[in-house]
Amino acid sequence: MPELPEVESTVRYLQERVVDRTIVSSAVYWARTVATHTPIAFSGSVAGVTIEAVIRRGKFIGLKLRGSSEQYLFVHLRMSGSLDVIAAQSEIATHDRVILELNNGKSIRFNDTRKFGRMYLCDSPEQVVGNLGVEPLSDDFSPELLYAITRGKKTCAKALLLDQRAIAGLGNIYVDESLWKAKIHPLTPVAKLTQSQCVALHAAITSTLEQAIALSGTDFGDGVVQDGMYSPLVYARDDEPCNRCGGSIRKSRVQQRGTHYCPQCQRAPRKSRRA
DNA sequence: CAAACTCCCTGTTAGC
DNA sequence: TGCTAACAGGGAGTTT
Repeated sequence: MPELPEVESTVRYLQERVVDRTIVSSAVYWARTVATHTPIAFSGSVAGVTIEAVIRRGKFIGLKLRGSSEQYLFVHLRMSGSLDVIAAQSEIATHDRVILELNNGKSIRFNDTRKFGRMYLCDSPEQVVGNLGVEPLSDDFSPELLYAITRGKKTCAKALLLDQRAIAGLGNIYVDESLWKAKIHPLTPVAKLTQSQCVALHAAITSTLEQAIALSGTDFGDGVVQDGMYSPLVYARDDEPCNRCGGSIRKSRVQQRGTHYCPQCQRAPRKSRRA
């Protein structure tokens, strides 16, 4: 499940391999993967364009393209997507959805088992990433900003951190990890978070992401391990002892998402419902 | 308007 | 053991 750290790793991987390369042809094997175009229109539009740069915004990977005009090809890996650069003559893999052939004998393979991943070809970045919130690893993201974001909202901590319009790039795993580090219960109403809690949460988010990036992503035991592996402290560790207090980690559902936390370290808000 | 729910997908796992 | 049903989940779209 790629989140910001895994996406960042992919961006760095691509930067070393596809910048200044030209797309000579493409093939779309699952039409819905390309959200903005029909397969034919897409293939016609990307043929002949050169990849000027690879950027990341939240969990989106952006290829800046230069052809007859400037365009962007954004890729969202969602649950199971991955991008690899391999020899153009390599066989098509089982779950390859889109292949972009480059002018150096290589090709970009967008492989996506669950078909949730998407590509968006557009004229300006705003069309795809315009509604995203602050980049959590940018200088703009501060404890003060986090505190400000929490004011006047009626959602709980977990829901806010999952909301890409608030902070861009966190997913279910790193949200659970960050809340545990900050000792904040997932159901805590964000309007009740104190300034000091926001300081702790800010530090938890940035340190968790930086740590995971340094390790090139997270190992989920699904065989899709990258270079290193970040070992979750609470995620998918229900019924295991908490690394901090020894309490038993609990799994519940918040926002329809599996949610892992330590009931001892992360005290429940007073009038909480089931957790 | 903001919050909550539905749906898209397939590999894996729980349960009978 | 073999089968089916439940589960996992990001975000677009829809409903409340």
